[in-house]
Amino acid sequence: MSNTKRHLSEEAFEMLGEQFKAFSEPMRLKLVYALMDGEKTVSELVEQTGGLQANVSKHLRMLLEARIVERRKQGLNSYYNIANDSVFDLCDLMCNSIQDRLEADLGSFSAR
Amino acid sequence: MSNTKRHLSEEAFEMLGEQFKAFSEPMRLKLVYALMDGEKTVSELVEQTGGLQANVSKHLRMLLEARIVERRKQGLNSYYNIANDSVFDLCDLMCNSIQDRLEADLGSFSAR
DNA sequence: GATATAATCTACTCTATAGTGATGTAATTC
DNA sequence: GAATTACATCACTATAGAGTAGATTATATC
Repeated sequence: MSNTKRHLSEEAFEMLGEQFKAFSEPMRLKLVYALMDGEKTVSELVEQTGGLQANVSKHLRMLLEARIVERRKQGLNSYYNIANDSVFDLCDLMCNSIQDRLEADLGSFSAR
Repeated sequence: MSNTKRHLSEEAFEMLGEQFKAFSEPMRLKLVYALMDGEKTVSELVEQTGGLQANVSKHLRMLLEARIVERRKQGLNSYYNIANDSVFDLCDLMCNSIQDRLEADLGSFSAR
């Protein structure tokens, strides 16, 4: 990766913040992770996340507005899917970062 | 990147969410970006972000607790710095994602 | 057309946190 | 040791959003 520092405007910082915020709730992360297997209906997501249907629907709406997921309606059902592959990289990067830190913390307690 | 789906516990989703949340405020992002040049004092950060000292201090504390930045105290000053290089990759990835989307949106309006 | 089902929307409560001005604290200078 | 400087914290207000229950809309089935 380049890692050159960008010049960001006020609006850019706000867009960035909103995008990060979309990933900041456990329920929304659960939904994103559930969708990593592929397209699913709201009912399936309700079942897999263990959330209430209204709540799941609300979070899906937020994810849709943040364009993290996309929606396809067919008959009675709404099918949701990950909108962009960068979501995979993003979650992977963040998970690795946390994991590295936890491992480093653990290392402080055991002789190396 | 691997992109294999992880199995995450409830606690893992909460940790992930908290980490993302730390990046979800424009002021905190401004601070992170200001620190990309290297270590800075609170006064410098106040000046460069245009925020009030109390607010900057509060956000720095949140970033410190989220372990996104680290602090070094010397004399009257507190010097803050980026704690982990993955921050660079993370911000870069998110910026690119947003930029790609904006370019795609723009493309919808101009013939290709 | 009546009924059932899937999803969304609305209204509400509750909690978290952003921003702000005043105050507190610790190191430094005189 | 009094004043100054740099930063942190407190007290307060305003706002955002998470969760929930119930109403509403749209589609399908009889």
